[in-house]
Amino acid sequence: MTARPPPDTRAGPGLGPNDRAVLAVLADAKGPLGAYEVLDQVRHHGLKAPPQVYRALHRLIGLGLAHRIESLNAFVACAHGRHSDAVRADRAMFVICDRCGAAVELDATPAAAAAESAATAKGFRVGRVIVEMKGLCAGCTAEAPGPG
Amino acid sequence: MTARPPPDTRAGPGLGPNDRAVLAVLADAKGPLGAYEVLDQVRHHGLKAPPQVYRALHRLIGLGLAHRIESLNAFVACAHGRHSDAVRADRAMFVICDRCGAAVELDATPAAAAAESAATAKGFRVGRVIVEMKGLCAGCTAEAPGPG
DNA sequence: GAGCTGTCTGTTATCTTATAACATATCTCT
DNA sequence: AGAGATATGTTATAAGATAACAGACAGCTC
Ligand SMILES: [Zn+2]
Ligand SMILES: [Zn+2]
Ligand SMILES: [Zn+2]
Ligand SMILES: [Zn+2]
Repeated sequence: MTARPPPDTRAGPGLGPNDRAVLAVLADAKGPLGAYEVLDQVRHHGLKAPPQVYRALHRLIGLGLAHRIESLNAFVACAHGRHSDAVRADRAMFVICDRCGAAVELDATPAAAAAESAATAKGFRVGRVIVEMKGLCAGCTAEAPGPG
Repeated sequence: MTARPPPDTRAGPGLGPNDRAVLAVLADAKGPLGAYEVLDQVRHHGLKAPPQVYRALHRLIGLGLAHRIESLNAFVACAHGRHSDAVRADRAMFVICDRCGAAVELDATPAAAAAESAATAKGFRVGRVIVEMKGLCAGCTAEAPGPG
């Protein structure tokens, strides 16, 4: 236990090489990636097996550097670089385009507050709030058929 | 193999026997069930393979009789029996107890409206809105350690 | 009745997603 | 060096979901 004197040879804050390889892949990606897609992209870094990727993903998520999109079973780098206490990781929400697959991270605080108030009225103590929307992004809305 | 339940006892509108067997299992369950847990419960109805269960689940969800909980990869019967245009199935939200597994269905309309307004401000056209909360139910909050 | 069509169903095989379990390496402090 | 913690590598398997094809059945046309 004690403290965590950070080894100064590390570029990231307590991130191991696997973590940084996975984060780099997510940050480069144009959209959410499945864990096995990440794995394909980090093979040239020496990673070979799913647990290595999942462990890195879990750490990154815990640090507020990446997010899991539940409705896609996929992962993205945080759009803000990282989350802090001020910008809570568990108050991020995503809008996902069904057509091009783009995922945009937005602040869920107002929606989460509304959801949380309904939940606390039922006696629940709320931890993580998941808000995800499926639809069409601006670009795809212009190209796709629609009402009107 | 040979025993076929006679279809004249149909209660549901356009539901096949598989659909009703799956729905009955979900309705009886005390919490969300994975598709393979459902399968175990409907084997005595003659269902044997995953596609039969998944097909029934997809139909039930399409009819507003059941919901998928994305963060659990699990399914529940709709708490209202069914959804209509007035009570939209894509505006249901769930609160899930991390300790006892209970899932409570609530109306997501206020939260969804807040989320949707943030999305439309970015040019998105929103379809389905997913809101799920993880935390502790009233009963488990009383038993679990907490701040204060 | 024969033939077509569409829906629902049964069955096999396979694919995708995720973790358990165990072994090995590294680092830190004593 | 030795003990304890953290990070990694590796194998195997669990859990979730679908593709693809085959058979059954109702409704319709001729
Ligand atoms: Zn973020
Ligand atoms: Zn798009
Ligand atoms: Zn419902
Ligand atoms: Zn509980």
